[in-house]
Amino acid sequence: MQSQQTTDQRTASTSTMHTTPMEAGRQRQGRLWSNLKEVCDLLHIPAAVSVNSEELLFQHVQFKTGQRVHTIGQAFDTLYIVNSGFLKTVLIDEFGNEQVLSFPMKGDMLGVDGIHTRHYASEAVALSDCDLILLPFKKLTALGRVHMELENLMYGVMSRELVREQAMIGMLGALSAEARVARFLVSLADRFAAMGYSSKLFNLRMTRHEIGSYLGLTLETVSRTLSAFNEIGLITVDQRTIGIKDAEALKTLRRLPPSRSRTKAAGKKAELDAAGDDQMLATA
Amino acid sequence: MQSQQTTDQRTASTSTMHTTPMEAGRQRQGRLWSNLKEVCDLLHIPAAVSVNSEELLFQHVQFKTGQRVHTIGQAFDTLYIVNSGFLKTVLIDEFGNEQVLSFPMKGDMLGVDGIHTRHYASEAVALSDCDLILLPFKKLTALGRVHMELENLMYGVMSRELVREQAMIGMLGALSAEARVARFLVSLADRFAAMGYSSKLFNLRMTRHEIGSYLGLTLETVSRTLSAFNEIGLITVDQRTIGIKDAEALKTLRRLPPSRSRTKAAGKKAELDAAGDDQMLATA
DNA sequence: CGCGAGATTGACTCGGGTCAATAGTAGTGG
DNA sequence: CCACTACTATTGACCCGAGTCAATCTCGCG
Repeated sequence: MQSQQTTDQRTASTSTMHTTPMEAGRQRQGRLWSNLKEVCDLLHIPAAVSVNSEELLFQHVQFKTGQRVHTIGQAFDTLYIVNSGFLKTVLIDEFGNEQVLSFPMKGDMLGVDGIHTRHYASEAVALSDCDLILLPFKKLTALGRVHMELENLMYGVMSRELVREQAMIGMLGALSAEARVARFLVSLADRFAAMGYSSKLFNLRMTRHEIGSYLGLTLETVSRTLSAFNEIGLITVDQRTIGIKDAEALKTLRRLPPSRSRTKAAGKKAELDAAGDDQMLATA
Repeated sequence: MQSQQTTDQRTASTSTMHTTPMEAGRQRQGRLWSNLKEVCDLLHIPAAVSVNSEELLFQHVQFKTGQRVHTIGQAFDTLYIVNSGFLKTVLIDEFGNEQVLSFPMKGDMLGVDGIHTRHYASEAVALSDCDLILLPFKKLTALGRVHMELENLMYGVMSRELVREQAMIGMLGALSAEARVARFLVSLADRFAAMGYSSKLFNLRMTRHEIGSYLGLTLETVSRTLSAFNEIGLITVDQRTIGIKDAEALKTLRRLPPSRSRTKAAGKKAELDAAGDDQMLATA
């Protein structure tokens, strides 16, 4: 299932995306390790790293395309930070269908959902060869009492993840298919930009099926929508290579300003505002 | 907006739901306070409370129906735990539409989404008169270094919240309108049961509109679906009073086992299984 | 007693799911 | 090197679930 165990092309196989050889960490006894500062940088958490935490090292692990980092129900003991590569996290429902929850990439944390029950609640699969940093949870909490920036880091990351999921719920609950796909592309572009890659031309690491699952749509709808965007000139599509042509239009694109869930108070004015530019897309 | 400031009926006004006068906390200098143990009990976190944390007291605050506990963008400084009452948390999108994210009740934590940016990311509104416990975040993290159960408590609660939201995403992404409403009712019933109330007969604290927003549906669809369930004998409906008649059927009710997002491997068998009992509902 | 918010119900429409056929791509093995 | 096979993606035809619009009903509350 989902096996495409390629030979060994950690950074190869992708054309437009040149994974920089090593994002963080140094060799030591044949393995990669990172210190606290690197971890904080990776997470974009401005940790006032007072500590000379050079002795606080975290080990790396590599996963190859298709490998599972953790599965649902597996005993939880460690968190992961993505140093390089692309993954997906999925839920498996009672009928074996999988629901994609997120597409973690550089700087994202994995495994947080395991803390509560001490068993991972989701499954994480590598969509490309990956390099992850291990954060043994026991060790982490122990250190948290000594280095308080670590503790704040944890709270910050978990809260950020929570906000991200809230936004996702909002999107699933309120936006049309086109708007979801459009925002998905924009958010991908933003993330690539944040990682230093091109936000104008990039490769999707996931299938239409996975995108559809993530967005609550079918793969056909995703495909059709991408084709439509291409038609209109908002993007270019060639298989998994996406070129962003009009990011602004994608950002503001909507449809079905759902009269539902409209506050009586705030709604009145918004209704009028929306009426004006109610065409399919509003190019800023 | 959303003002229905009733006089003072903290425990009154609801027929089937008799809010027990005081769930936790004791008087002291004219206000209610709770210690760490009570907080843990409320959160269902089995904190091995070794500490004689009688000096660790957390203050309560009361909110009346319609009042806002915090709003979006407001500076974050404290978390809240619901001791009694019912609330909703909402997101406001760029057009003023509100998207309901959750319906917090006894034992739930509020405000976690504010940690990351130091500003609340959502708005919390009391749907009934409420009694909340204040957890000043600064104080909390400071204490966390002394009492490690507090720290674990925090991680546990945040992780639980994350898992809850994941389940929500899964539901929004994969289930039909009927299935969503059915599961919503079941989850409400379960929560009422956990609080010691009847899980067979209860009052909804929210409008159809709010339910619809929460489930990604219109209020009409919610209303129609409830009527349909009533018709079939799964529940009884009278305005906001809901009687659960066949909890099992509600739990397993689905529709559209979305052929989408079906793993090739696991899917095959599931497909056959599902084919058999593909009627509208499967009564166990 | 009348007003307004909420709930119910019907009629109509359409976005997007379903089914199906075709084509492009990549990895495998002869 | 090329055919074989298995995914993956694209596109069209069809249709149904749920959104939209609108009328009516109910219940509290002033």
